[in-house]
Amino acid sequence: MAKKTPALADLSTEEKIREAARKLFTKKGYAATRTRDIAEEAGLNLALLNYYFRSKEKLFAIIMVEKLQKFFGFLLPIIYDESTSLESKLETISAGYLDLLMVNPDLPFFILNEIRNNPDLIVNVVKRKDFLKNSVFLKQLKDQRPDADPLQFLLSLLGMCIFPFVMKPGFQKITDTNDHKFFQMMEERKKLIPVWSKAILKAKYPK
Amino acid sequence: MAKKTPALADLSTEEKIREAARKLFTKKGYAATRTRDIAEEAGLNLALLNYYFRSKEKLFAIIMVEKLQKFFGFLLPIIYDESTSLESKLETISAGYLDLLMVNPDLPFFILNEIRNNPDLIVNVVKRKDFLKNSVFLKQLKDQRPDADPLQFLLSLLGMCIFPFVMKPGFQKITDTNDHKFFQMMEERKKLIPVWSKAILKAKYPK
DNA sequence: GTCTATAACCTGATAGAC
DNA sequence: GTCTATCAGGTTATAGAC
Repeated sequence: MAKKTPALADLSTEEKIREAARKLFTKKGYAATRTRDIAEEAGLNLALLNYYFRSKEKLFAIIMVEKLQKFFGFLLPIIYDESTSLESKLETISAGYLDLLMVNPDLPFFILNEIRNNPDLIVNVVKRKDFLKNSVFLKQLKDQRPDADPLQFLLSLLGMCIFPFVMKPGFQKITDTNDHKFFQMMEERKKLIPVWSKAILKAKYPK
Repeated sequence: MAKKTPALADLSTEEKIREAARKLFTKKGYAATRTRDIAEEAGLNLALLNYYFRSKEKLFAIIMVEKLQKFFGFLLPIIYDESTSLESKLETISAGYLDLLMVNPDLPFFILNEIRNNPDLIVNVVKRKDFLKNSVFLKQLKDQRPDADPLQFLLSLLGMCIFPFVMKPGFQKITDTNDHKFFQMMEERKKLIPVWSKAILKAKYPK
C-alpha cells in the first residue's frame, strides 16, 4: 500500500510544518502564503514555525531546494546517459516528466514563478552551469540534425510536457475538463509526445 | 516613429500610474506588488493611486482585463474564421502569438498566474464559455484527424508558442542566452512552429 | 516542545494642508 | 490635483509561561 500523503498525525511536528509549507507555497507562491496559514494547515501554533525554522524565508528556501531538485534532478542522469539512444531519451524524458507532474501538478508553476523572482536559484541546484550544453543529450541532437538548433527542439519538447500543467486551471475552465479527464489526457500524452517529438525532429528545417 | 513606451513625463498622472502598475503587476504578480512600489515607479505619491483608482484591487482588475483581452482577444477572430484553411491558421496563430509575446514577454506568466488564483476571470473576458469547443479551428482539426484528440494537439501548439516565454528567465540562465539572442530564437520560431505543428498533425496517432 | 500574548514591522488607505 | 502625515489592520517574529 503506497503512502503518498501520510496521515498528518503520524508526522513529527517539524515534518508537519514542512508538509503544510510544501502544499501552500507550491499552490500560492511565497508572497501570497501567510505563515498563519501554514501553521493552521499543519494543525499547529504559529510560534512553532519560527521555533523550528527561524523565519518564513528560511522555511521557504528549504522547500524551494527540495522542489528544484525534484524538477531538475531526474533529468540529469537521463541527459548524461551515454548508453541510451536519442529516441530512447525522448521517451524517458517525456514519460518521466509526465509521471512526475501528474503527482505534482503545481510543481512547474511554482518553480518557474520563483525562478523568475530569483534566477540565481537554479545555479545552486544545477551546480555545474554548463550542465545542459555539455550533455550527451544535446550532443546526440546535434549529431542527428547538424542543421538545426537543438535548443529550439528542447523548448518544444519541454513545452509539450510541461505547458499543460502550467496552464492546467485555465485549460480546465475553458474546456470544461475535470481532474479525472485531465489526468487521463496526460496519460495519453505519454504515448503522444515521443511520437510527436520524433516527428518534429525529422521535419524539414526551414531556411 | 513608433512610440512603444512613451516618455513618462508626457503622460497624464492617471496614465503614469496605469503604466507603472502594468509593469509591476505583470512582473511580480498581484500579491508581491506593493502600492508603494507602483507609486515610486510612476514617480508619484502613494496617495494619488487611491485618488485615481480607489484601491489596489480595483487598479489591478483594470490591468487584468486589459491583459486578458490582449492574450485571448487576437485568438478569437482567427479560430472563428471560416475563410482560412487549418494550415493557414497554424501560421497565423504561431506568428501572431510570437509577435505579441516578443513585445510582452511577461504576459503569459502573468495571465497564467492570476487565472490560477481566480479561474473565473477567464469567463468574464471570453464571454461565451464554449468559445473554443464551437470554434471553426477545432472543427477543422477534427475533420483533418478524426482519429485524434484536437485538444492534445492544441496543448502542444500553445506549448510550443507560449512555453518559451513562461520559462524565459530560467532558460536564459541555464543556456546563458541574452535577450538579443533569445528574441532572435523566437523570431526563428515563427518559421519553425508552423512546420512542426504540421508535422505532428500528420504523425501517426498512437493507439 | 508547545502554547498565549504581544512586540515590531509593513501595507493599503485616508485626512487634511496646499 | 498633489502632497505629507498618519491611521487601521494585518503579518512576521519573539518573549515568556507551562
